[in-house]
Amino acid sequence: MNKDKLEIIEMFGVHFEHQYNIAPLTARILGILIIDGCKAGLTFEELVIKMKASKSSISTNLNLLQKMNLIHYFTISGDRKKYFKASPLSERLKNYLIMIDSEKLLVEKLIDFREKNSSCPQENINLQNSYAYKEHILKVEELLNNSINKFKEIETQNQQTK
Amino acid sequence: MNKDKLEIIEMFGVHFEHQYNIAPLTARILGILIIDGCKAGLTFEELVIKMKASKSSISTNLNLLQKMNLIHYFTISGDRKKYFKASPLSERLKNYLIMIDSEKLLVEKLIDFREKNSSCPQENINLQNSYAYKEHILKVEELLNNSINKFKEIETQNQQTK
DNA sequence: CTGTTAGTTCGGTAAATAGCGAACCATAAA
DNA sequence: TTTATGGTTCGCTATTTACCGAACTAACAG
Repeated sequence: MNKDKLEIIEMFGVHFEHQYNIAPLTARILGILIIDGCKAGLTFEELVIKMKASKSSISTNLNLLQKMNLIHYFTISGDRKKYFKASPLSERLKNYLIMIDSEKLLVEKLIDFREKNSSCPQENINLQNSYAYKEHILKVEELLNNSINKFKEIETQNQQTK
Repeated sequence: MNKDKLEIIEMFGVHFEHQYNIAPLTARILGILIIDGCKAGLTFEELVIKMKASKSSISTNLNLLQKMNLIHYFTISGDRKKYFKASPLSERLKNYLIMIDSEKLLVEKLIDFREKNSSCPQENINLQNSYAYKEHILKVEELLNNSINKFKEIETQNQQTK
């Protein structure tokens, strides 16, 4: 692998570790699948070699990434190998929606709590803030949904021109 | 502490652990400061008792949260204690901006890489996707900035009516 | 100058986690 | 029926990390 690619995989790795709370190797696998796996997909064996990791680690991590819908594989008839690719952007972005949803739930709980227990004016200010925050979250959610739909369009378009 | 409050702190905790990659105790401290610390702020001592944690853990974690600009403290003259509060929403939201920035940098690197190495049409499709993704990020960034400014307004307004 | 309050720092330990190797399973080929 | 290929599972180890206790500092109080 050339230097540029290694550097970018490392950057992706660090980023994904934090973004998704995944282990270093998991993040690097995702990274290489985004960069390298885009054309033909990478096989299990290729990943073992490129990542310099054990079969067991590759296996476990590929399964984890699949569960998170960050990657997927396809097969070629007459070939037992699995070819792994990063999931399309539209799919990967859905993970943000999950986070946003959890955040929305949280603010709602908080609003509920503050409405019940608001005794002093200071707490009332916090309630105002929470309302404003919920509005913000809803906007982010909308933006995300729009982007996801847009990406889906681009993806199906590209499917057709293949 | 009543049951409702404990439950909500726990929910905040779980959420913040993932959101910011912080330890359980760190996340719970942030949680209680958002819920309980809004009026007068909580002292070091109160946190030691409420969290049932050691002085050392509280100290380290408070310092960490301060470095992340998630909390801050104020003092009262003639009183040596520090009163801790969660930072205002506008400040806390800036952490998302940092993440977005790191993501923007990443996509730019990726675009750069793809532009240099685009050999097959498949890779060109990925380049298209990357452009679209960058646009999405810019939109999120804009939305975040708008919200932050809006929260700042609300906050200064509330400061005045105090 | 001694004691107290408020908080920090440092070294250690228990628990969590990442990644490995070896044994294993399933399918296909010889 | 044996051998090869592609991948999984399980138990282990090395590393990381979270949190603690004890000793310490800084500032004030008596």
